[in-house]
Amino acid sequence: MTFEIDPVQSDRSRDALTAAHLYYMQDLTMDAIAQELHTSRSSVSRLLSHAREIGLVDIQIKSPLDAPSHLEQQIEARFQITAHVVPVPDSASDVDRLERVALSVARILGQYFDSNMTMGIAWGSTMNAISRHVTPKQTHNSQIVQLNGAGNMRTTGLGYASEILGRFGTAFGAHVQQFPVPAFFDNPDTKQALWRERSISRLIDMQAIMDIALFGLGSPFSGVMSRVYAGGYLEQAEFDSLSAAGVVGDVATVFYRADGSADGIALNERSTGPDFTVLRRTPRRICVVAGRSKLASLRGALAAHLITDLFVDESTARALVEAN
Amino acid sequence: MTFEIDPVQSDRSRDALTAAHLYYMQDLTMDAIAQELHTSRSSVSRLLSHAREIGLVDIQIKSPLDAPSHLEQQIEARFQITAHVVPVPDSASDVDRLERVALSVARILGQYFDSNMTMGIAWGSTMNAISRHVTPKQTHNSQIVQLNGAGNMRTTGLGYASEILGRFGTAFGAHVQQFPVPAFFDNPDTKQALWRERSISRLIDMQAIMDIALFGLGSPFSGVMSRVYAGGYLEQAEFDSLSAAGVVGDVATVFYRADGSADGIALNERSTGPDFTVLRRTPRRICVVAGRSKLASLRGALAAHLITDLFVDESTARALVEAN
DNA sequence: AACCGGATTGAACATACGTGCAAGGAGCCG
DNA sequence: CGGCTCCTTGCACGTATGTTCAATCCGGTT
Repeated sequence: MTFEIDPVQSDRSRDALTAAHLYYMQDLTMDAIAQELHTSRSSVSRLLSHAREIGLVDIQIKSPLDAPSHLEQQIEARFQITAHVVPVPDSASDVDRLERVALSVARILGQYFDSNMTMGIAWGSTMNAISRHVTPKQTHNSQIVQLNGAGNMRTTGLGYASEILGRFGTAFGAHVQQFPVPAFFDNPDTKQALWRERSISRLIDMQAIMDIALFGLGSPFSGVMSRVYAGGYLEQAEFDSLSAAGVVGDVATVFYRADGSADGIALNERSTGPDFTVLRRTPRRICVVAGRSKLASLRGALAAHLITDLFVDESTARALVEAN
Repeated sequence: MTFEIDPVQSDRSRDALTAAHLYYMQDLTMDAIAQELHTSRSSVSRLLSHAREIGLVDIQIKSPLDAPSHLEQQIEARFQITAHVVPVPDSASDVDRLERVALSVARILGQYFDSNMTMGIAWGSTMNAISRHVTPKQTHNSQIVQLNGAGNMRTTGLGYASEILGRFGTAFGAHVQQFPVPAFFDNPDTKQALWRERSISRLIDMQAIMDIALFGLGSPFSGVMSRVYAGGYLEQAEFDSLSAAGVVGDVATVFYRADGSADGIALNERSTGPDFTVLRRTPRRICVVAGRSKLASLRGALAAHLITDLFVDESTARALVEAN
């Protein structure tokens, strides 16, 4: 059985490419394009949508280099990272905020990820939002690796996490490596044992050499509970112990304090997320934050040097640099 | 006297940047953006136009790598160059053809030209058309060099050529080096003498080290006369001598035959355009051709290996590969 | 051949967008 | 201060684009 390119699909995409040329490079109207392609204007509209969807059209916004917003400059100077402040009106709800930051990230991600790369991806509401909008870009020999398990008392989490991962994988034409373990083990020994299994250690090894990590932040003790705390991953007792340990947030279900430290936090021993010492070896660590409720968590993650590239909504960014 | 950035201009561009983000990255409608920026929808429309004009927005069409059009593949295989076939319906007039090819080139040129580069530019109807559409891109320490003089019996040609050059210079923020000589000297000795002048040799030296050359083709003996033949640059006798010598075209007023040879063409001794042996040292030599009347000229230029990157309209491309 | 989804198409409708125009505002000079 | 020009703004209009819907086409099945 040979695999042939679906001629219809190919036809469609070739037309989409032509249409894109005519529309974006030659400024023809859709009407004019319709005539050249011997079809209706509405079909051209659809062709162009298709072209954008499959990533034939790439739209970039280029800051004139000298004009990263004042906020971005401040953040970069203070924390030694690259900052992208997403403009969102102060009146926007947290849901809007997340959606809009996620959309921006989704659009720009292709500029970071390329062929022969490995990208580690977490799960959670932030990652979910991003995944629903990733702009496709064809890559070869690239990998998407799940950063931490998603199973809990109720489900294996495979559906949810794999949906997210899958969307990234499809968009980039990358292999997807699932991580079929719970978010937290009940017993640290189980983790140790499993980590020695070749099927699992293979994955851990991939995490160790990934080029990009992409993650949101958990913020256990602020208004909006992130999925980890609402989804049945943690018992009340565990939650309390985090509180007692002074935890302010987590990255891929690994917890940290306000000063960035993570030592002696018991739950981390049972977490399946990458140890921070490992994570910090990843050259590019992209963190996506939306909403002021994650401010404390963000400060902690910055203190822990978990972030090299930050995407954040405008008002959270402002809060970050204002109150010291 | 200090130069300060015009605060109004800066305001405007900052808003344009924000608007571009909101429009292209977050898919807001102009109405929504107007609200966020506290202005009217029409102003947003204008802001976005402005943003595109000054090159804040960069739209690229990416062939899925595996799908350069059949024509492009054929041309690339046969002539060992990179080909860009611009889709133009067969019914289009030659003027349309030129306009549309030029627009495509103008849009894509920024991908080739960058900071610290030197680009040589010819003049003529093709270059004129391109210049009217170049998409701005900020570069530093870059140079635009005029390839050949534009003076003739009637004018110094400075106005015409410098207008073209100037548009490129402005778009890229590059220094423009004019070439204040006629297209052809009456006497070869004058050329030799002038070439030894430091003011001129400086320019010749720059041509020798340019990174990109951008030019159209002249086609003396086909339907549409290119500017060189219509604009009073050549006497009838000179024209006849070209015909007798078997000339099929020129690049920057340097002539060649169908087989690509240029030896013994008397007029070349008096031409101010770069010698082909010099031109061929330029790493990237972009040729723009629109209209089948230039086919013979194109064949000659290809035979002479003057081209590394070709932009051509579809039907001319088809003709190029068809009739052998 | 008849039948049945599912996908694709163009017409019609609903939005969104670009632009001419008149009104208003900021600078400049008399 | 008035008068002038030049630039910017929002409105209103016409055009361009997105989307719904009914009709049609297509491939597979009975």
